[in-house]
Order: sequence, then structure tokens, then C-alpha cells
Amino acid sequence: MAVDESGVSGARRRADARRNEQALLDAAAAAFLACGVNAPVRDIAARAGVGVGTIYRHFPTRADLVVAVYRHQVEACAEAGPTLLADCDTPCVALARWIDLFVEFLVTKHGLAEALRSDDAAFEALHAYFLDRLVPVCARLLDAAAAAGEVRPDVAAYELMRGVGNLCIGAGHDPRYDARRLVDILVAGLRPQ
Amino acid sequence: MAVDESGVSGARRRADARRNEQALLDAAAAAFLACGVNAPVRDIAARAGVGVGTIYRHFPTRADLVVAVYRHQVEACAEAGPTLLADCDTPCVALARWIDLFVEFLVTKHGLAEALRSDDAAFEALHAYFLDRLVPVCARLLDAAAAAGEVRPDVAAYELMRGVGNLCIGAGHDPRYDARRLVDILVAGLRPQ
DNA sequence: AGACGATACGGAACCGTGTTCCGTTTGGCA
DNA sequence: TGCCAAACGGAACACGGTTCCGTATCGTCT
Repeated sequence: MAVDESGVSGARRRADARRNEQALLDAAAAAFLACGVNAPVRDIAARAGVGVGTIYRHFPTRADLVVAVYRHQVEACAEAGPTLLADCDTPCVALARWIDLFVEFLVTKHGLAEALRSDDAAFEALHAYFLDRLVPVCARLLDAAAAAGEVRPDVAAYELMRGVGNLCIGAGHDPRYDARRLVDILVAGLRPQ
Repeated sequence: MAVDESGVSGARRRADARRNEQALLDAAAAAFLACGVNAPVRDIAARAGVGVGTIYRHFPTRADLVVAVYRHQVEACAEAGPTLLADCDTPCVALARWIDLFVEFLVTKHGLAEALRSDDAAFEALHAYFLDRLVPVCARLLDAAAAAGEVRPDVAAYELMRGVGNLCIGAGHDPRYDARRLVDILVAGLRPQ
């Protein structure tokens, strides 16, 4: 609930505005599925049956649109952290499971991992949202695992997540590259000593 | 020596063509340093004092230009592999040293790692050249280390290099993210068991 | 119901890139 | 010196993001 239409989502807005926003979210989701998160603005507008101006009115930057489309899944991922920590046998297992979840999310969204790492200013907000929401969750898992002596204590949640995100870039384009495997190796490298 | 002007570099070509090619290489190197490998074509042309058409005549794709600019360093990296294997105490140390070399190369070239991973068709050839030249070198190091029981035997050189390359994306943009550290962790994850 | 103002819409126009194409220039040979 | 293939330059085109403003619509107030 960090980036939003500031709580005024369904309230004092014209009916057509609300309709269009929903149409845009649906269209964007479809376009992202087909072309990745860099789907042309005009395509998304066409799919939604609106003009390009309407996109920019509802979502001033591309990041806003991407965040809106994926918010539910990011939230679900964030909420899974504490649950896993409570349910798993060891913090290390919980951490591994949670990273699996995160990786699964990233690799199934073409171009999302790339966008997270893009130096394009438009994606700054995307980067920020993902990090704000997920790094604290990761940090709790990591701290618990470190406290249990299961991972080396000198790794920050931020760099771990960035590393995992980077490893997911290009996943799915190339059958010889399995991001999940590489992430497993990275996680294995977290063991102490 | 994989991608080249086919051995005819200095021979039966007009003097101005040779001069312009060198000017372009110098200009591109400077532009890449300043703006990364995505430096605008017109900038490079202006720096070299030529028209944009001249760039495309000498280097039909951006990848050709990038490859030409960095060929020496890629070659040096490739040649360092066997040397390290001969000089180091264990194959595992040689592998680690060689990866350090590769990482150092990538992180000091702004945008190179990104370009290697770009899904842009223009960079296809870049990707291919790097892989053709370096994967075999990495494979020898990896095989030696695996034979010595120092790394798990089920990791392919290709995926390792892709993983390392991905981890280098965005290095230098963010002081909180140290690609070298992450690569070290990844390499640590290669240990057996 | 009718009118009116605020809200929202559409898409033409603009800008910055990469890329192509063709009329012009130039190097090198006869 | 004259010729022409080789090479050049940059205008023109393609394409995607972004802005802007005249127009249409909603919802309210009388």
C-alpha cells in the first residue's frame, strides 16, 4: 500500500475514470505477459481502448503502472516471509523457500528482473517499491538464519536481493541458463566459512 | 580474432577508410567510457569527426563496434586462463582468480554487463563473441577444479559465466551493491556438498 | 429536465534515438 | 591528368516515449 492513488481509489472520482483505470490494469497485465514490462505505451492504450494520454493521467510513470499491476503479488511475497519463518524447521530453510518464491515471481514476469535493474529513471520508483517492501522481509529471514549460525553474518539483505534479482535477468530466454539453479548456488554460498 | 574485418584490415583499403576506422575506435572507446556502451551513435560520430553513415559502414551493428573496442581485453582475459591454471597452487584458486579478472573487466566497463544480457538483437553478436571466446577457457578451469574435487561437478561453464555476468550488472551505480562480493559468494557456492 | 463547470479523454504533435539511402567527394591507379 | 570504384556525410525515415490542448463526458445544482 505504498504507491497508490492515495486512498481515493474508488471514492470521489468519475465513473469513467475508474472504469478506464481498471481497463488499463487489465490491458497492461496482458501486454506485459505478451511483450514484457517494456510493452509499447501505444499498445497498452490500444488494448484498453483508450488514448495514450489516459495512461499518463492514471500512471504518470511506467513504474507506477508496473507496480500497480504486480502489487498483489509483491504483497503476497512479502507476507509469506513471516509465515515461512514460523512454519519451517530452520530459518535457513525458510530463507531458501522465500527466495524460491521471489525467484518464481521474477522469472515468470518477462522483463521484470531487467526492469528492476534498469538505469532508466522511469523505473527508479519500481526499484524503490520492491526494495522497500521486500528487503525488510528478507532481512528478518536472513537475521534469523545468521543468528542460528546457518549463514555467514556479513551479508546484507539488500545485496542478497539485488544478487538474486540480477541472476533472474534473462531467465526463460535461454534453455541453457537456469536462474533457479544459479540462485541455489548463490544461496549455498551463504553457508558459513 | 573471431569477429573482424576479415583479415583485410590494413591491406587493400583506402587510406581514409583506415584512418576513419581508427578514429571511430578511439571515439567509441571515449564515448563508452563517458556514457556506457549505449552512447548515442551521433555522439560517437561527432567525436570521430565523421558522419553516422560511416559508423554503419565500418560497424554494421553496435555489437561489432563494442567487440572491436574491447577485443584486446577479451583476448587478454582468455589467454590468462591457461596461465593461471599452470601457475596457481590449485585449479580452484586459478578459477577464482580468473573469475576475478573477468569481473574486474566487466565492472569497469559501464553498461557492458547490461549489454551482454540485453535482449536487443543488435547485441546478439556481442553475446556470442564473449561466449565463444571465454566459455571454453572457463570450462577448462572448471573441469580441472571439478576433477580435483574442489567444485561440484554439475555446473556448466556457460551458466557460471552467465551468472557472473548477471551479477555484474549495475555494479558501480550503487555503493550498497558490491558485485565482487556477490560473485565471491556465488563461487563459494560451487564447493561440493 | 436542463444547464453548467469540473473532470477526464483522445490523439496529434514533438522529441530523441537508431537506421537507411543516395547524391557527392575523394583516393589511387592507369 | 582523368577516371571510377570506394567511401563519405547527413538528410530522411522509423519508432517509441511524452506532452498538450481542444473536445467530450459526468455529475451536480437549480
